Amino acid sequence: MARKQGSHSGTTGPKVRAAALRLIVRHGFAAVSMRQIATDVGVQVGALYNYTPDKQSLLYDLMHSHMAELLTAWDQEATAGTALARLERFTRFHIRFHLPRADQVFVSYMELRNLSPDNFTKIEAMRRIYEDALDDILRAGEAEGQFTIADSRITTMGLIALLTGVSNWYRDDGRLSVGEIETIYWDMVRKSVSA
Amino acid sequence: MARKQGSHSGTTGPKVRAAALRLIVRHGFAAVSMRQIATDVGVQVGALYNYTPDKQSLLYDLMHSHMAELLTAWDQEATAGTALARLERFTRFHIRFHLPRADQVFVSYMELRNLSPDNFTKIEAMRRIYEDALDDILRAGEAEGQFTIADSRITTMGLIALLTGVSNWYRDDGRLSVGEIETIYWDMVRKSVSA
DNA sequence: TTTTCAATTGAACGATTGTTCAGTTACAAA
DNA sequence: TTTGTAACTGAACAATCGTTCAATTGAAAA
Repeated sequence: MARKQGSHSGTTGPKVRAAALRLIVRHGFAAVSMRQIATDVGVQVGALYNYTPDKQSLLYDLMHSHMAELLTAWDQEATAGTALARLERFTRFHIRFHLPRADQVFVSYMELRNLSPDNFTKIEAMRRIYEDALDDILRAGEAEGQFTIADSRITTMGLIALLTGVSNWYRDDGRLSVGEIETIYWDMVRKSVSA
Repeated sequence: MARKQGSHSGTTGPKVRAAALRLIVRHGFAAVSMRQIATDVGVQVGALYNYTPDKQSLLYDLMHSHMAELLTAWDQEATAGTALARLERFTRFHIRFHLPRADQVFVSYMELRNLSPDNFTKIEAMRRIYEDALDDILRAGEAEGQFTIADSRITTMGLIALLTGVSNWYRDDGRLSVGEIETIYWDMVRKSVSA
């Protein structure tokens, strides 16, 4: 019996990606089998190959769509204003974007080693674009005389590590709202680059 | 032909751990087979089981010895002085300890999911002890009126993420010395908690 | 109603997995 | 020199891996 009620490519495709994401977060890419994903979706293994040419592409798709969403969302934030205003916008944007996407963030950072060399290069380039956006803001702040920064590249990497670390401890049912967390981190970021 | 020249438990044991660490960093725990490790060491698979009861224990040993070394090393740092002095000591210690141990740090953060529940609990408890050391310093600084901190627990997690992030980009042949990196990060840390 | 075909099944492929163990080797003790 | 034994080999085990594909199904098109 193939083609059960309500099983179309339009719904199975997203289900495969969702199941893969969830399982990879829990067990790691290499530890998750195609059969586990299929069971989670409710189909047989072979059916997965209607939605991905192979396991590697499944991982790449997850990471690529996450990075693409990130860059698109950031593009839609206004870039005008003082460096201080731009830095606050970046900080709040980063937290607001990443907090509801804990699984994607986790996979995008933890599974880089499991990308094929080609795929790794592509994802790394996208990450670099995002880092450069912050780097630009930091150097603008230095030029304005508002920031004191020893090394803008290192500060960029440091701030991104600081901000992305939120995903390590944030829980939906925690005691703080996203807005409160944004403000706490913005306070740290602002002071850390202050003149 | 068993027992080749120079092959004693005293030298093969460390070799197994070193090979496992290196391979796990590169490919991930689940993606590394016992046969790969054996080949890297220069023995057959079966010989590995003279040095570990199973694959899981091998991972746990790597992570446990890293955390044990970390806690021992931190214990030997003096804890006296003002909160500011203690925070500087923590910052520089963290960077100095972690930079030469990039592989251990990587595994200790990336492979937590692959620990059995029991082993995870043990490692997590050790990590918590280290986090609490920083938390204590931050709360002492608040009590002294030297630090302004919105939430000491969140600041603790943030600073550790900031500091540990060094391992993401540091290269031995980079343009900065460990001392210079320490100072740059200490600058950020100090300002981020300043009153 | 009949036809069409994307979606899915079920079975199979060779390769590889972690682990065990009887047998072999070479060093150290006697 | 003989003996004991820790270290290691080589082969085997059942289980599972990613991937392929002919056959089957059922909803949509004609």
